[in-house]
Amino acid sequence: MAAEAQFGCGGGGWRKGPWTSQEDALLVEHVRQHGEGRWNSVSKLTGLKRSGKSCRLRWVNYLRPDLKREKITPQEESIIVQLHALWGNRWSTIARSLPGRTDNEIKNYWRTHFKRKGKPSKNIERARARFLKQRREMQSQQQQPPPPQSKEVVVEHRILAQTGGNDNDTRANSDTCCAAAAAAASTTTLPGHHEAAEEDVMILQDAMMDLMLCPITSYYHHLLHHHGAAVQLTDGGGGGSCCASTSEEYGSSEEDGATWGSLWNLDGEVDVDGAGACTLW
DNA sequence: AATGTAGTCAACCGCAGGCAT
DNA sequence: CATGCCTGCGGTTGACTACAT
Repeated sequence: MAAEAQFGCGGGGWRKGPWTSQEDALLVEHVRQHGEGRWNSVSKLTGLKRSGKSCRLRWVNYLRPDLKREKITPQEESIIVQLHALWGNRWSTIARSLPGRTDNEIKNYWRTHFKRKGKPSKNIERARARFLKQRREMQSQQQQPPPPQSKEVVVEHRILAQTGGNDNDTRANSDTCCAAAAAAASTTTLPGHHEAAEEDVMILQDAMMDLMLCPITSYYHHLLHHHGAAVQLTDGGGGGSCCASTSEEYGSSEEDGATWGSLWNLDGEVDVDGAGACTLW
């Protein structure tokens, strides 16, 4: 079947479907000459039978020279998970924290790796295994006399200690505590802050006081505030808790709640009852 | 080897916000 | 102020590929 027949022009006369290398070349040349933007003029100037939207999408998601072509690394995955807990489905916002990654890429990654219904995927199992391993390492280090350790580990230990990083701690509010645990217990590598400075230790100690009341938002707020990062943390709205403790605010659904449960209730101990209580390791 | 299923990714669609007129 | 256009965003779809049965 000819591509033109399958992906022929739409109602507006625009071609749809996969881009050809010729079309790519035309678009790249156009951007080289005129820069990004004014996408609707691309078809007039280049003869491309593509809508402005289609051109923009093709450029942003595929042709941009600064795009990373390799797979998303565990470090990036970690950032995605944490930022999603913070910002919800604001893919473009998350993408800005991951140079070379597009919102579409991150969205797809999230959907395929963390948003599956039913049984967890292999990827999610791998993520769990990785996290479990990380946790065990941290716990074993915690039990040993304090060896020279990285600042990041110090940070993690403090977080774990103060967020109830033991096997018997129970907290109310499943979403909040799970998300906070996710953010706090995993290696903290915020975009642009890949190494926890000594300052961060102090900041985090400070933040942990708030964390008991408002885990994830205060934690990130302190880190980001002290580093001058531009971030908006939405207040839960007059109703009391400053945390986006409900799934709505995180842009997540019940489904997401299940995802978080499966992701972070690594011992299978989350017991979300009507009151929303959950048990963390 | 054939078939079914799951995973991945590129692309489209509809909507909303910003801006110029 | 109202309107229309442009751009960007998030959700969804569909084709292709890899893997399992």
